[in-house]
Amino acid sequence: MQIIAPELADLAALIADPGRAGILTRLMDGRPQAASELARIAGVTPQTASWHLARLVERALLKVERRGPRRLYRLATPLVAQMLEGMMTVAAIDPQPLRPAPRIDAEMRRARTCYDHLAGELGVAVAEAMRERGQLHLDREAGELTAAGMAFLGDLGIDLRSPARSRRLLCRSCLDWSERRPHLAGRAGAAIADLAFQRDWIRRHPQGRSVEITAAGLAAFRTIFGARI
Amino acid sequence: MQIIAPELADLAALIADPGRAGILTRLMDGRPQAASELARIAGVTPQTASWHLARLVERALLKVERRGPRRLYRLATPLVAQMLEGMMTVAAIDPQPLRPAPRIDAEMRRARTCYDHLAGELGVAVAEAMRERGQLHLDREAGELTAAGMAFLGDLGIDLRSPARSRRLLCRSCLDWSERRPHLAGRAGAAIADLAFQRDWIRRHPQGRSVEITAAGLAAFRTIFGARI
DNA sequence: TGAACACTTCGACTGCAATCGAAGCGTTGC
DNA sequence: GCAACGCTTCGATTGCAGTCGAAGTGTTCA
Repeated sequence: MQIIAPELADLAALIADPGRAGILTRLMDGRPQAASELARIAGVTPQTASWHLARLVERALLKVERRGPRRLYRLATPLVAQMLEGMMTVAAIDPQPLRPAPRIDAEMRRARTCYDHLAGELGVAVAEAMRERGQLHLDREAGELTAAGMAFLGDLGIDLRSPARSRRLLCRSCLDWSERRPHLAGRAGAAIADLAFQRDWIRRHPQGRSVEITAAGLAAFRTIFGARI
Repeated sequence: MQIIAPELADLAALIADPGRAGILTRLMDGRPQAASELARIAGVTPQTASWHLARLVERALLKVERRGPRRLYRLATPLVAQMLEGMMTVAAIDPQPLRPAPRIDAEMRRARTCYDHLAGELGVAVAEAMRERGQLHLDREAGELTAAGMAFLGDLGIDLRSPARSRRLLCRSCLDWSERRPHLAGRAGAAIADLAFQRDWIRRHPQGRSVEITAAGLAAFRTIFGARI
């Protein structure tokens, strides 16, 4: 057996508890959360949640920060979010057509953040629209911003030139687990999400990772991006 | 709690057993394996392995194919390999400097296949060399083959033009869990691995995912690619 | 047809991980 | 300095996942 396998099993065991999985999923938007809120999400008592959180910190999936009497938890690195996204992509696969497919929360499916970029129907629609307009090449494995795409984002006030490297490296393809089609991640994806928050096109749901598309946002995504949403 | 969380926990529980983790790791090179071989790898009796394999097939992580009296198991989709690679990247993170870092099998670390492309020191060295020669842009998030890279691979007899799409989509960055630096994946990565097998630069280890670099291979990777290995 | 082989199913046993009540610790604010 | 609050630690209980021996199924080959 490969020596890495026990480490892999250990890591998986950490995610294998529904409470901890819920906590990790909740933290995927990158914002820190207090222990009590995470206990509520996991559906356990504070002392049980505390035990779960201690294990997650110990294995360096989370980091914790004291803020007064509270302790705020967040994902230790973006790598963890990326890993979870990959797992969700597989978890969302219909195990067998017999069983009903995993039900997905309607709001999450509509629009959410995936650490720092847009996901769900909104994320996929934006990526799809940019692709159709020749601003983006995108498939399941990779993504590339074209010159037209750079110019388009530039017009919106997004400057991706620094540090100036390949335009390809700005952009990563991320397979959306709810839509099962790629959306736009990487620096370009993060910049678009930032812009959308700044211009109040989307608002974070007070609890949870889903975001609400404002009326102005709906119009903007349709007219500016040409997204069918 | 998000509705996807229980599905995520279920999936993780499937990987959380050291035996199953070993089986999955073993199958990451894409080649099918018989149940008895997988039982040996998992370090359990055939009946226990059979039970593990049934669970993995039921949840659609593996698919099985009868070949005479044997049953050959393989990963159900490349998505599963990609997910495991992502998990290993996180699993290989030093949980805390106190504990010794996960020991990694020396052969695996040297050179292995990651589903369809090269990984380990060899994979990283090849990617690094191509990057230095301006044949490739690569970072943790994305990768892009340059015109020079296309020409270089073309001279080696690798034709990536069909189906002609963006040169970007040929190429994916994959963070190497043992080296913690990116190596080359995607269609370009797979083509290079294929070529290396064809020309007998590398040979599969009869058991396990590690590959052996032949003397001719070492010379070829050094002179043709300029890899420091 | 029957022997050899690969694998699976069944049933019973075992150990560990998750849980919560109770109690303890640390910070804040009056 | 003490009360209130958020969180953690400790200890005891519980249930389920993993294990293997024994027996069963299915395939191949002579």
